[in-house]
Amino acid sequence: MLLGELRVSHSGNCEHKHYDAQNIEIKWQKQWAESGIDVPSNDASDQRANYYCLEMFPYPSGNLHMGHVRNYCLGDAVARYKRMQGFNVLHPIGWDAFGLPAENAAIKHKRPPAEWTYANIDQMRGQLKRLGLSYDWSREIATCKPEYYRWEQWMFTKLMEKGLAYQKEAEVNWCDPCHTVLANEQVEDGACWRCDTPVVKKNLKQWFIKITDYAEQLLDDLDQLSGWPEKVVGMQRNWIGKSSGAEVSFSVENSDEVLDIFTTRPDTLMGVTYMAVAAAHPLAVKAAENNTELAVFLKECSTISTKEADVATMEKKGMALGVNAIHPITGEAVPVWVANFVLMGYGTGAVMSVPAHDDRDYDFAKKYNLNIKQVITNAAGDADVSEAAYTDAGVLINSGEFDGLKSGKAKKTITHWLDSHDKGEERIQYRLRDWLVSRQRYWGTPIPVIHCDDCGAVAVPEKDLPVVLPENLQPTGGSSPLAECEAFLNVDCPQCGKAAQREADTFDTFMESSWYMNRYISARSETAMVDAEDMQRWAPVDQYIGGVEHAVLHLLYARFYHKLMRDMGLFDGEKVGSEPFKNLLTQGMVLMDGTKMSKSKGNTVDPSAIIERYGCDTARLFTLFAAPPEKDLEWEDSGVEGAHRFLNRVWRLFEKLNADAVGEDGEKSVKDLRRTIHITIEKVTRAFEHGFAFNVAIAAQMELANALQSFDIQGESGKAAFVEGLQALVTMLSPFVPHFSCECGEVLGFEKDAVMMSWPEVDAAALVQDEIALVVQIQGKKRGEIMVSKDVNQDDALALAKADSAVAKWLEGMAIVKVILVKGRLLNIVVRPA
RNA sequence: GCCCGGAUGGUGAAACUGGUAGACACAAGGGACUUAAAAUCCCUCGAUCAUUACGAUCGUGCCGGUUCGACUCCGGCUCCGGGCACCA
Repeated sequence: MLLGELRVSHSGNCEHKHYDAQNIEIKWQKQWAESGIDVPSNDASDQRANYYCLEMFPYPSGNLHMGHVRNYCLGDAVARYKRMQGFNVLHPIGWDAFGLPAENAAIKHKRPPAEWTYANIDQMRGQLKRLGLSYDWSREIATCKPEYYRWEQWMFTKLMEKGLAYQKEAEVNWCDPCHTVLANEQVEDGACWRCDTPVVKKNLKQWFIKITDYAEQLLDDLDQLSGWPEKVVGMQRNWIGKSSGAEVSFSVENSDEVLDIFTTRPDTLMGVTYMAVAAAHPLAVKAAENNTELAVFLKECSTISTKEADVATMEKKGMALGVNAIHPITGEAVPVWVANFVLMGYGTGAVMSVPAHDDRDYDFAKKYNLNIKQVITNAAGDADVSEAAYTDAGVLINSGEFDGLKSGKAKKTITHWLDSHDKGEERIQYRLRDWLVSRQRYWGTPIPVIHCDDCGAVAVPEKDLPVVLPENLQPTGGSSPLAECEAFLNVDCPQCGKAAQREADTFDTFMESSWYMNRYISARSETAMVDAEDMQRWAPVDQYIGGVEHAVLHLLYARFYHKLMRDMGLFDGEKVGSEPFKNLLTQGMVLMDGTKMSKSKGNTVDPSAIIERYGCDTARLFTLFAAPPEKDLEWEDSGVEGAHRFLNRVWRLFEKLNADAVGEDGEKSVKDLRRTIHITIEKVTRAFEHGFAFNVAIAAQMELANALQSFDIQGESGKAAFVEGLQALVTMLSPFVPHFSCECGEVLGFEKDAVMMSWPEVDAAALVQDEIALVVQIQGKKRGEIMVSKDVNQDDALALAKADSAVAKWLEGMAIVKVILVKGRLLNIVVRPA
């Protein structure tokens, strides 16, 4: 062993019961920054496999909070482990720097949001560095910089060319306090996701991106995401909300108009007894023109739907329009009603009502005394609709030529009938709507469009990009200062040269965060959004880590954007793949007293205070040890103390090196210790490979530390085994507590910094034991333990078990029925009274 | 209503493909060292019964099943958390 070279410089001050976290950490952070060990090689000749580890980038809100700390410590542990495993690791960081809080702060402090943002970035960068996170800072990006958002603008103009970005007047969600529109995804329970104010419906001209064109792909490709939590995949599937059915055209009696509806149950078409349309439906609006009672009702509907938070419990109300629709098959006239539960924004804003087979239609029909016609029955033919709707699939009755068909078959047959008579067709309907990307805000990426009276909305030509956001404007609340900034707004039309106006809206900040993972790969490119070769080398992200709160919003948009970039030819989709994140880890929240830490509740812990008191290694160790990564973590001061105690205990293990290697070799104990060492390597490695169970990995290392502590060093071989154990421990601790490990590694005379060492390998020979303790069970209950050779056969084991007094007394008066030997584990004896 | 999770000591949790339930920690209690404290070290720590030892019985939300053997698999529930929802 390398005992000869071992310089135990540590020994001189062994009265130091505590290690000096502050000095050690600063020392190593300086050293790492100088040696550039966190910068991956971008050299094609590098033989190592590449690995891209990414954590969700922070919004520069001012200070790091514990949620950040947890997120970044998890990512750092992964990145460091992979490096030690021999991967060439890309681990970048940056700032999601546009957004509303900067504007709010600007109003409060009467300084432009840029100042606040850049100051916060500086502050938080310092905090991240103090945590000793192994980022490649040379790739740092801030989304509010023109060199970043110019590519987003470029992309948007390309999407306009392709018809994937468009402007339209639409009923949108408006938040008054935030003074802007919101995407559907940003409305939670009818309220703004940021300020929790109920949103108002407004008709406004806005920019959209056609995410619905990608609905099917976004859904299909979910199957590729086996490395994602099922929960997140399910949430996305739910959000996209695919339903298959048919679109059916009803004609309107005494009119040229057509009433189109979507249904998932064309098999119940023959049971239609009335129609229901939304209050905003053209047919309803027209009918109300000379019906004041109806007009009043429509108005009531439009106000209620936005005010009422709990829409689901709202009373179902309706009113007849006095108009009839003609059934496409029977030609019968059925009344058209307006109903407050029909949504204008989904499907066609109209539904066919089959009260016999739909709960909601049933209630409505009962309330307003409308006909109920049963057209489906069960296998036994006795389904009853006198008390409630029969909503299951079944067999058709009262359906003329379709009688006797089963629901599944009937759906196809009826849809086909409609199609061939030009009265309908098969149809897939998604819940997902197009992504509303314009915001009436200042602190965001300017939308690269110029409005010309003659040419309309013209995309800013590539040569004129970026459209730079003036950073010196002062928001005062109310509308965006950009909308009043003449110097920004007044330009010539790029097409005709006439005086024109720039678009004053900016992009939703989710635009920036939708492609940053790919930008890191070519972070400094001035010639392209991403470099195709670099993309091939690094994308997709191997491991993405962040909060589950982004399960729909950010993760859906990023998946979408990746596909857009692929289809734009920015990289080879065959080689890079269609999904941006291969594996996803959604970490739990950091709680205090059972609730999420938040300033308003006053239950926060300042990371800087913890670092100052214990050092960042302790903070890192605690956040990783206290709970499995995906679970919520309850902050416990005593737990932090415990983590710190552990590090000091390891520190003190070095005192044992000072003892001279005297006495006889203890062959048995050396073998046992070496076995423990290699079992630990096995356990820790498995924990890393198996869902990043860092809590388990650390527990195993604590066990090893305990074994080393109680190990009685005897003889040269004893000392060698002890040193081997220390080396393994220090090496394996380094992804968690890198500074501490490096310092310990130096004491141990490592040839490299501990964080650059190779991950230890299991010595299979050390695991082998000649004698094992075999558990003896009677009827599956543990009754004793016997020492046997590792290869013991069943007969010998049974003989030894019978000879064991603890076991023997359970065998008295019993006949052995069956014996099961599980090699290396146990012997189970099945008996019955003799 | 639909879709996902989850339920193990006082607490956070562990248990790889069914094989010694509670590793590792926190808290608590006791002890050693100390003039004292801090720090450190040692012991106890699922429940019940028993005891001079040895021990025994029960125990992973509830009920049932499969198995030599179930925290783990199957069927049926209960409760808790998360997501979606007058979605046609």
